[in-house]
Amino acid sequence: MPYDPKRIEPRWQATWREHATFRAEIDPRKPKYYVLDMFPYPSGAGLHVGHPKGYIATDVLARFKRMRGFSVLHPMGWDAFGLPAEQYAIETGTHPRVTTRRNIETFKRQIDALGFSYDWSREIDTTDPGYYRWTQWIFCKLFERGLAYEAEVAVNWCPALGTVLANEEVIDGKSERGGHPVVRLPMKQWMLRITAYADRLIADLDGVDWPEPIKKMQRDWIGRSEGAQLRFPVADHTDLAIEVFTTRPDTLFGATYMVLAPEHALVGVITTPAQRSAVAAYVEAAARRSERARVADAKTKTGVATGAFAVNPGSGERIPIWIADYVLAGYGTGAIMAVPAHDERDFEFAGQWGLPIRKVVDVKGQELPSTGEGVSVASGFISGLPTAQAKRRIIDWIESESHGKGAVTYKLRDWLFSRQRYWGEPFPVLHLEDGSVKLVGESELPLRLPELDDFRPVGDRETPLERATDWIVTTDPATGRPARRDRNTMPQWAGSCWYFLRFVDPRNDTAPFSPEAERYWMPVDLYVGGAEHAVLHLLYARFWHKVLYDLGLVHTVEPFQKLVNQGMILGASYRYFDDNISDDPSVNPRRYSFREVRASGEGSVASSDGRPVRARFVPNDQVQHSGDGGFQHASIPGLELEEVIEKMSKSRGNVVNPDEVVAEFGADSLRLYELFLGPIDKEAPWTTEGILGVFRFLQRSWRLLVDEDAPGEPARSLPEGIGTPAQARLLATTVQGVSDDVEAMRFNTAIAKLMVFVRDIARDAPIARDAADAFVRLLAPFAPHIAEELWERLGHRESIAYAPWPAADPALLVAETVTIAVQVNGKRRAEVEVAANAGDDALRAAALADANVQRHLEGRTPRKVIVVKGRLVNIVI
RNA sequence: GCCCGGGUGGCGGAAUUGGUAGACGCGCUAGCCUCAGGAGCUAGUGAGGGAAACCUCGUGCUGGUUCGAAUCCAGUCCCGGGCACCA
Repeated sequence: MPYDPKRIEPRWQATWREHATFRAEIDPRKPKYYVLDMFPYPSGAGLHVGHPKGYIATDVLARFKRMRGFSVLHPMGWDAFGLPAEQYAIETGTHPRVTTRRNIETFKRQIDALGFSYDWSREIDTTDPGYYRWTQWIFCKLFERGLAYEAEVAVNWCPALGTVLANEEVIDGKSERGGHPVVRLPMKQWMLRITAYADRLIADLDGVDWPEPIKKMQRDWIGRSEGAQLRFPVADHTDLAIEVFTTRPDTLFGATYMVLAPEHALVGVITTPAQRSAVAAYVEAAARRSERARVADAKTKTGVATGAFAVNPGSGERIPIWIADYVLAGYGTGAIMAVPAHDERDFEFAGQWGLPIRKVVDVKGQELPSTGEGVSVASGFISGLPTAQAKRRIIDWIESESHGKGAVTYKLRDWLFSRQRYWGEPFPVLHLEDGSVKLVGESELPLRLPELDDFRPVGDRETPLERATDWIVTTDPATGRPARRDRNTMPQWAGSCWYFLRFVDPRNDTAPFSPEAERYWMPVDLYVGGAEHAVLHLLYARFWHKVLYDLGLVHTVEPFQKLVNQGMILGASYRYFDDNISDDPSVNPRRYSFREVRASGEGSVASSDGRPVRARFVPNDQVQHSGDGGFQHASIPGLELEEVIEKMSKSRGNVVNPDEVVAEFGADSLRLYELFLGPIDKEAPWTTEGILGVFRFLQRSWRLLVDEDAPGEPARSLPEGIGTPAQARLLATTVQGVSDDVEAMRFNTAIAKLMVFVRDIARDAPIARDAADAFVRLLAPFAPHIAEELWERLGHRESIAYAPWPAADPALLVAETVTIAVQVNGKRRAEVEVAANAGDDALRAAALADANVQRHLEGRTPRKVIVVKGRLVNIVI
């Protein structure tokens, strides 16, 4: 029987399911290994081949660790609250619960077909009241500790999405999802005090094994800066002072003016009558100016003088107070002392408005503006001090003179935690008539979402939950007094902030998880997911985990010991351009190939007449090779197409559905191919031809052990033992190499080594039984279905899932002879075969004896001979 | 603008971290097998020269260090990602 994945794979998947092969058990006799994928949002579109790449990698590790004797926790679940299901509900009236359930079914079916070793008995769905009960419970803990509070804050309101967004979800004034415009509005919102953990979120990064760039992004996001807070008295206003934050208090004597953000509270108070109209106009213009426009011309710094003056507490000078939008209202105190000599922005601004520039730090080799460290000059009592000392001295002075104090500020803001949506966790709180807020009792959790049949927001800036009147209006069970429920829900991040903890004990209904399970399984040993979660999800989850640590509920400060970001799988799409910008179906568009088009501003234009054009993506079945290596349209003659390799997406028509790949080549081939493509953390393009290579490898592996033409024969009859010395050595190096590669997640080279084994093992003699046994075990983590099948055919009764991983005989890893390269003046001239333990003299002799080497020496005596044992000999003449 | 990655055959990628560049795979070429094959098997495949033995060149570019550089250093050019007036 030939290799037939369609017969093998469903059979073994069913066997694993029936025997609960992958159920994770707490086993104190075994070391544990917790390997986790970032759980997906089950979208309606289903999976494409890019999604499972990380899941394949973690599955290989999970299976490998099981065979190495670890008790492995490898779970999967669904991050199922979120906007798309709600949007779909608004459009169609289908309840998000229905959509969510359907999507989960599709995802689960697709994932299951790939033969992953998940413990499905631990499946989690964040929308399950049995789960979000504990999400609400954790919120209560946050509230009790003063880490959740309501505040009237200027929020990012997105009219198109009908909700507020966290700062992190807004990019260039547009929503991260969908790119809709966002406006700033004051609203009462739930906030989480993540800033209280800022220092620990930075410090504890040192202890985790994460990619350095990700750590750096988190540190930058938190944006800690040390310096001083300083008060500058406003001249002629005895009771007013402007608070500023600076990281360079040592430059105080060089502060020649001040700048307030246009939104600063003092602007209206201190502006002189003469400047009032100019200032008012500027403030209004700044408020209207979009984020994008402000960033776009960051080069020119606009501003206007208030007419007021402040007193520099260092020099005692009167310095003018300006307003300008290059000072951000939201950072520090919304005001700065401007030191044009030592800050590029202040330097530009001063140059533009003719403000004085005073050098107070001598920085070697730098002209003004010099922002580096140096030695203070013209700065009174700190003159002559190097920057670090000058900072300390002046902070001491500031504090003793009560001008301010040493201070630390962060870029990180408190986390805006409420959304004006339906499909999320309700807040477990009651709003009482006196304006106070109290938690609902723990016994009343979960506070379930009320049923609705209309999911649209009510009016402007209101929430869909407003429609559930008899849910909103309630009484406080403790006092019987009237109360209202919160009309907001939690953001999608909430459920993913702690799901990795629920997995350790997912059916517990008296606690979020038991201390025993947490102590055994946590922390996550390996966490794999996309780099797009580098900041948000990982920062939020770490924050919650630290709060739980402070509550004594978890025993490690960090949840994820090792983090790996898998690279994307890219798809090829093919495009041309046309001038039908408005997508009008009635016009007959003029078409252009990519050669007739150039980029211009936001879009593309035809090179010939400069008219705007739009890219059109062609379905793959309409793409033909055009002989010269290019591509052309199948049904529009002469239309040249451009190949674009990019992220798979529906709109590009470049998605590859794993179902089709599995149907044609099987799950084992898909798994092997995605790993074989290259390093796990790099992106790589998918090609349909490429998968043939790994499919052939599996066929060869099959034929190595199964005689296809012998019906009824489960496997070839193999000689006992380990085979010839050469075979034994090949096995040993393969075992060693594959083991090392898997441990280091170098899956591509591990597979290459398995291919070499299959190619060479039966070259001179049939493969021996022990070698076959070992090979199938090496193959098992990568291609588990074919491995189970072969394992059974080799006569084993138990699943290969827990068969012990083979060990390499160290004696066999040392080759008897080695091939040494011989160089003359650094150029390779020969290879000689010598005994592996040959000494330097023997190597030298062997090298000099070679005919080609002698030819290049041309009778000259070597000046120097460099011998590298086991590698090469270099003869220098 | 700043900060990270990364530039190796026609393509995806290897290279024990300073020691035979191109493992493995795709594609391509030739042969075998086959009624047939987008199947299978065998061999070849960086470029140029040469019947061959071999020779020259070759890891984005320009220099440098070294017996020896894809790997280290300096400069420079591209590509991808992140941040973007954070005081």
